[in-house]
Amino acid sequence: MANYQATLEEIFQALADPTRRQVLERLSLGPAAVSQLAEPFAMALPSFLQHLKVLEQGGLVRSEKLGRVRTYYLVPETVKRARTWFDNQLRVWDRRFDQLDSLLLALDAHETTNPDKHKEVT
Amino acid sequence: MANYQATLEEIFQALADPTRRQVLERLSLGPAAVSQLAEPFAMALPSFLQHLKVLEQGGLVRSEKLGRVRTYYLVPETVKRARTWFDNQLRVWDRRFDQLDSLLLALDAHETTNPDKHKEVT
DNA sequence: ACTATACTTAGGTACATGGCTAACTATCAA
DNA sequence: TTGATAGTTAGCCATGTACCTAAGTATAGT
Repeated sequence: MANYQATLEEIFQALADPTRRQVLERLSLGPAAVSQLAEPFAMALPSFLQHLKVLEQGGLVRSEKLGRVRTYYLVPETVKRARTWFDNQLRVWDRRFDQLDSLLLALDAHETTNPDKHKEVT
Repeated sequence: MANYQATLEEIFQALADPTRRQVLERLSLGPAAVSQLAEPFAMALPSFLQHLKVLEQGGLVRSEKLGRVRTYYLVPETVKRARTWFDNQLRVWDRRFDQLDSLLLALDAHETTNPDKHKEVT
């Protein structure tokens, strides 16, 4: 079951749900069994298991079963991989000499010929 | 339209879609107009606009309209806010003296009384 | 062997999401 | 003022997602 090279797609998809993020938050404290993980949530167990599957498919967690009990634990490498995406975006952004100038430049020739006409900020 | 305090929920929701992540990647290079942003994608413009709305609602981008042209730009503060979530998870994780020990501990007394019986790794 | 525990599987439902076309509005350029 | 350009709005449709209940399997405890 362990997904050792989940796609960014799978990872972000897994992170999109608040229940799953809470599970990750819990697991960052340390491993836990299914029923322990499920306890804070109101939903039925099968619904909850679905979330665990998505997390495991996204490579964010792994699990091991011993007897009746399945224990889940975090895979920090994958969490780091997700964080890297943000680092990259921000790094590229930081490299732009001056973002404000870029914006004004992008807003273009209008500024000079039609100063402030039709301006609408959202 | 600008969402100055988007919830983590809105942010992660916005990040879940590959089209939207690509838009962010483009915008990390600098501002761009709607049609420029839309150009790499096969979808119809109204479908694409929907994505821009989600990004703006998530506070990840903002826009300004001048004449007919609406220009979008990145809001790095929000990207940073998302990254912080990952930092937090990883920081908590790092603080655990020894995650491997935790796992073994979580797997519990069985190990000692029933060594390796029924073991199943997924 | 018998019951409780801890998941697991199967299948079904409601709503959210991401896509579409058609039709409209507001500039800009000639 | 007329046409082209750049978005925008409205409404529809297919699929995916997150939930549910019911029923099954595998261990553990008595």
